[in-house]
Amino acid sequence: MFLLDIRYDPEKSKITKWIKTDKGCQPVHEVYYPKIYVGGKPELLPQIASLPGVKDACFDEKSTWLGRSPEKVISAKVESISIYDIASMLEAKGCSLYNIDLDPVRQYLIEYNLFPAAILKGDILDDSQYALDYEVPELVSMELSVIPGRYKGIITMEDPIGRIAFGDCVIEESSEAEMINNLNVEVAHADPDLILTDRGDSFDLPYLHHRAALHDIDLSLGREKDILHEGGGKSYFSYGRILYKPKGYLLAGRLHLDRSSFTFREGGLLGLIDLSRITGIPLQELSRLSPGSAVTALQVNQALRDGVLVPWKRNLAEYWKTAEELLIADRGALVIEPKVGLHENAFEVDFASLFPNIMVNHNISPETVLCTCCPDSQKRVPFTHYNICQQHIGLIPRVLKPLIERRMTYKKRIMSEPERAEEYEMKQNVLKWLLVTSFGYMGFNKARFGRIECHESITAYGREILLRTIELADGMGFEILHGIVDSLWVKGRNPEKLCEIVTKDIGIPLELKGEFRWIVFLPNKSNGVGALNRYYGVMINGKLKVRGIETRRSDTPTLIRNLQEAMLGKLAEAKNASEFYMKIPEVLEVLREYTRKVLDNECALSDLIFKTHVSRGCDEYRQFNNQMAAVKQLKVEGIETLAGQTIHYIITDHKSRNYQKRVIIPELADESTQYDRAKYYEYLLRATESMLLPFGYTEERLDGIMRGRMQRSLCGY
DNA sequence: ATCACCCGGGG
DNA sequence: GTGTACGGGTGAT
Repeated sequence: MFLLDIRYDPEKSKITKWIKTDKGCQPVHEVYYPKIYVGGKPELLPQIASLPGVKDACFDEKSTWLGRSPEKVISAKVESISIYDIASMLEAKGCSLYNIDLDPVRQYLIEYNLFPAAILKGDILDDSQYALDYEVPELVSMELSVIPGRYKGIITMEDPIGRIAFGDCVIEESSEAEMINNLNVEVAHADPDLILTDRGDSFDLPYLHHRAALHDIDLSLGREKDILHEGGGKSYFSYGRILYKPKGYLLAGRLHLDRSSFTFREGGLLGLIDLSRITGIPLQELSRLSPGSAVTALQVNQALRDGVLVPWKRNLAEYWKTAEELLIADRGALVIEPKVGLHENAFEVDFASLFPNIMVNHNISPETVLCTCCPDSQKRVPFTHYNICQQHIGLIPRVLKPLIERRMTYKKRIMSEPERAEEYEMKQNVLKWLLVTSFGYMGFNKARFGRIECHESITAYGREILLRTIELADGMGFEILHGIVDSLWVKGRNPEKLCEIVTKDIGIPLELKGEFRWIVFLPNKSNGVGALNRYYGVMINGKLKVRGIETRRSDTPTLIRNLQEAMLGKLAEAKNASEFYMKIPEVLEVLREYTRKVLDNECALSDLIFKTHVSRGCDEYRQFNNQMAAVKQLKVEGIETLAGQTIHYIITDHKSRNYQKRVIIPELADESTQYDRAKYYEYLLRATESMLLPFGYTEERLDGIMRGRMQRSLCGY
């Protein structure tokens, strides 16, 4: 028996476990009241016990913060629906509140020692949560996609369905109502455990629901009526950028997974199941969360198991610092300015999971950095000299250590069990993302167990480690070409020896990441100094590594990407520096051919599309630019764009101040659409300059060369 | 010159 | 149910 999914209905305070057996998948219902904790006012126990919505209240002994001894608190079982009312009321009375905004499903799982995707024997767990080898039963999975019946113009929810593809069957009836009814029948008949979509949350499922509602049909994609949450998607701030998250369409008793979601893409189904088991987050929710949320879940789980309560609305102030201390502490990771230009026989060496390893090796956690129990600790953070606890191992290291080990084991198995390499690759890859985000979360002011001083301490150790590595490399006669955070590019002999020596010295594995036949570090276009993350090179296995230039950017039109890739393809044939220089005329020939195509109107409009995320709504733009013109055009077509959504446009007249003339939405373009040839030509030159600037080819010079080669056709541009 | 706006990670 | 900080590019004002 397999715990496929577990859901909670806050209205009825009801847990539903979906258990898959040989005979099918059945729900098991159970009433469950989550527990909240109230600190600071023990005399309120009788009053709390009699509150409406409170099912039971008693005294308990719990730690109210990491590293603190247990103290007397009130524990209350409450109806989920009234948690926030009760909490607000008690907060107003001066109580401290804990475990308020925890997911009831995860509380339940921890309380009953269960986890998603667990194997059960009757009511008893027959599995182990952190096991590396575990059984996953055969799951029936089917693809679903809904294709609207319109092929021109902008598609909206108001367009009727054209056809529905479900597994191998294509539903293409005369009437839309029939198609939807037919889908219901097919789903019930096939009875899959998983329904996979491509962006189903943003389009297929909301569209299907909308169309079904128009015909008064109950769409039943789940094994029971779906719980659909009200409201649309949300814009949120992440990675310094506004993103749009559509509302999730979760099914009951069946898993709707969007294969284009981040976690699914990175880990596939098996990676997702692995992560779901260890985090306790059910698969459907997990597939829609960022790795940061998974990290938080692991931390919260560990805290709860340790008897530590999770404060509500936590707001730990930063300790007071002098201006000078701030200056020292705020310095981020170490950076060595790259040596601009072409280099032969260069090596890239990287530390594996540098920051997580620092946290584990140096016991960095909110309760251990600047702990009050060891003010005279021998263990001091470099540069800032913060004291680190010598008595207890912090929450963060205790969460990360097993995670690092789990990933290492999977990485080893890729080699030792090649027949299952793909599976282990996915599993280790998902864990990699947890490790990567575990650092950033430290500096996030809303992270539950984050603390800015931890963030500073980690970067301080990082600087020290990279400096030490440079010192060792220098001592071994290596020339340092470039260094950033956890990577170093060096020139010299025997990089394996360097890795070995540094790994031994630092205690964190330094790995040889790439051996380059040649590599070009690019300058900052505005001041000519080495740009930190703009380079391209060819490794000895013939593979290209490219960073920072147009082809790596998601908003770049296919035309420009094709141009750079064609030019890189020519350069990749060069085995060394002198061959590289000999390839430059061929690169210019590529540019010439693209120039001719652009100017002769031969480009397909689909190759000219810019894709960009808008950071604000239509009326909030302060500048008249391409995005604004595109958003305005969409609005005229009746389509509202929310911050974080993606828009597409083709430049038709870049100098125009008229939003209808400046760009065009691809769906509105037709045979008569004329793209802005001069502007796209300029982009061709610029993308070439991006690659060849160290060799003296500026945009102007390239323009001159092109004009020399094609006198007539360039007239007027 | 300064401000506004967008992108970036790995295999 | 959400990493920051910042470097880099381009374009508007």
